Amino acid sequence: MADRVIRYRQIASALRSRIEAGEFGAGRVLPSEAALGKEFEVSRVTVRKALEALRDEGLVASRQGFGWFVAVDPLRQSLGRLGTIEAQLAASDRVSERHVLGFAFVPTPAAVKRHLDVDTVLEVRRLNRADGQPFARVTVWCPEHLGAELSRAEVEASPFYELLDVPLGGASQTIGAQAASEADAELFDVPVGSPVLVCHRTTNDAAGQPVLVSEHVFPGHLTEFVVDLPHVAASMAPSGLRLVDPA
Amino acid sequence: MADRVIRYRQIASALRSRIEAGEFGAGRVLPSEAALGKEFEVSRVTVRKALEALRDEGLVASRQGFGWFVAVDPLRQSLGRLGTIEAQLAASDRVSERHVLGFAFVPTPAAVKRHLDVDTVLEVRRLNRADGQPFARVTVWCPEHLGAELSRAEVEASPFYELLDVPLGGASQTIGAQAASEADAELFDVPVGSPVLVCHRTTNDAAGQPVLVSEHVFPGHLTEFVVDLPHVAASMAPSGLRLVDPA
DNA sequence: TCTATGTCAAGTATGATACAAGTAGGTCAT
DNA sequence: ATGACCTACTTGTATCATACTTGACATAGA
Repeated sequence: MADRVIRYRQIASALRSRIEAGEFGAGRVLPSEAALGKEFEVSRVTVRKALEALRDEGLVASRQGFGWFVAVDPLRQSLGRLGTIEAQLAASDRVSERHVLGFAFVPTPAAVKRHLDVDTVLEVRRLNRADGQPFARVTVWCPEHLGAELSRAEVEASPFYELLDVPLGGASQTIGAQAASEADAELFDVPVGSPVLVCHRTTNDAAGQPVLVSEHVFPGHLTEFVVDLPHVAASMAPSGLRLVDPA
Repeated sequence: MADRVIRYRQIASALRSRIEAGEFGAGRVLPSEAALGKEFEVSRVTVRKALEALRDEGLVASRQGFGWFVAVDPLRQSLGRLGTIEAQLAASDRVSERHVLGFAFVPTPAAVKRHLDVDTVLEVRRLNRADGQPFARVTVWCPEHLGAELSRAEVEASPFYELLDVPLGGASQTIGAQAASEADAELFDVPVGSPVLVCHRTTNDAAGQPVLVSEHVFPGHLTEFVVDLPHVAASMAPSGLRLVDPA
């Protein structure tokens, strides 16, 4: 007896190989349902079922009136194919948690005031864990008028960026190596003085005005930055390195 | 099969390459929308969509009645507007020196062999100083056949990239924080175990094949990385951070 | 249940055109 | 030389039209 062939599964499989082979570049658009139907000599409905199966796998996505396209994280593209730590955590089946250490309106610290010209800021201190292991301590300062509507529970549940009612633009950050303070050493369960990666970031709104200042501390033995550079700089030193003003 | 092409994306891509190739110098004006439309044989609307996409990337900007112009130095832009350390040194009137610590053909170290599949490599170890103060130790490994024509004197006098007779493409690097080894502590005149920034980089040729592997070590109290992100990531964590495999 | 065919609605890309508004450069009277 | 004015060209914005796409559904055959 001949095996019953489910055509749309066959087509889904064929498309899957072609997508994974990179035949349709990242972000590029697949042929239309009609064109695919013609190529495989099946109806549009069948092509659709195949594509919808691939969508369930997260391989492709569609927009009405536009077409089907290979699903990629567009952000990675524009940042030089950088992965976010959340994606890595999700991919490796590790459990990610956020714990709020502090949530208070405070007089603007001097270091923050250089970027945010307000007198009072909301200071949120959080600890991030992966599988229970602390891997990041983050402090975010945001102007009082922006933080007024935020609650401690919201901050614990959602990324900060999603909570703000302000369209964000670019950001600028520095990455340095420092010795772990006593408090951080305890948080990360490492000896005092261990190397930690410290990032200072200012995030701007769409108009370029700073709206968020944050400090990120990562234990050096657990974390590193990855940067893909599309072009090579005319320098042997890694791009972006600069000497710290020894002030 | 030819996949579908969204024309304005194609045009944006074409313009991006031309801008990054420096065809339109920084600050110079691009051809008018009408002229570009004629060149690509599309309507002004389509050209506009392409240009607006590039504007979203921060690559170009426009003024009404004036025209479109390259927003910033395109090479740096594509790297995230990073400055090189040489430029900073030159700007601050500091004297930069290179000192070659080692120059030898050696059996390929295991860590290097993962990227360069050759048995023998040229290993060059250098110390960089700014105003006499050591601020970087760099080790470069390059395949024997590329390093055969290099002399110790050349390496001391010129940046590595200028000496190689190979067109270079992109690079990938990691940035991490580690504790200074005994040797590095002595070089940088810091206590053993002080935090240092460590970069591992593989540089590819134009075809994407790795041709150089290098390690860069910087004392943490003297150096930091600066990254300007044109867009903000949907994550509070700095882009590119990843957890180190605790192997 | 899978497939083929058809139909309609809604969304998108593109083109053609028009007009408002800003800029650069020239002309001309003073 | 200077200021007023005009002109040509630019981007910004808004129409309308067309062709093509997905989304959703109905109907029918195997």
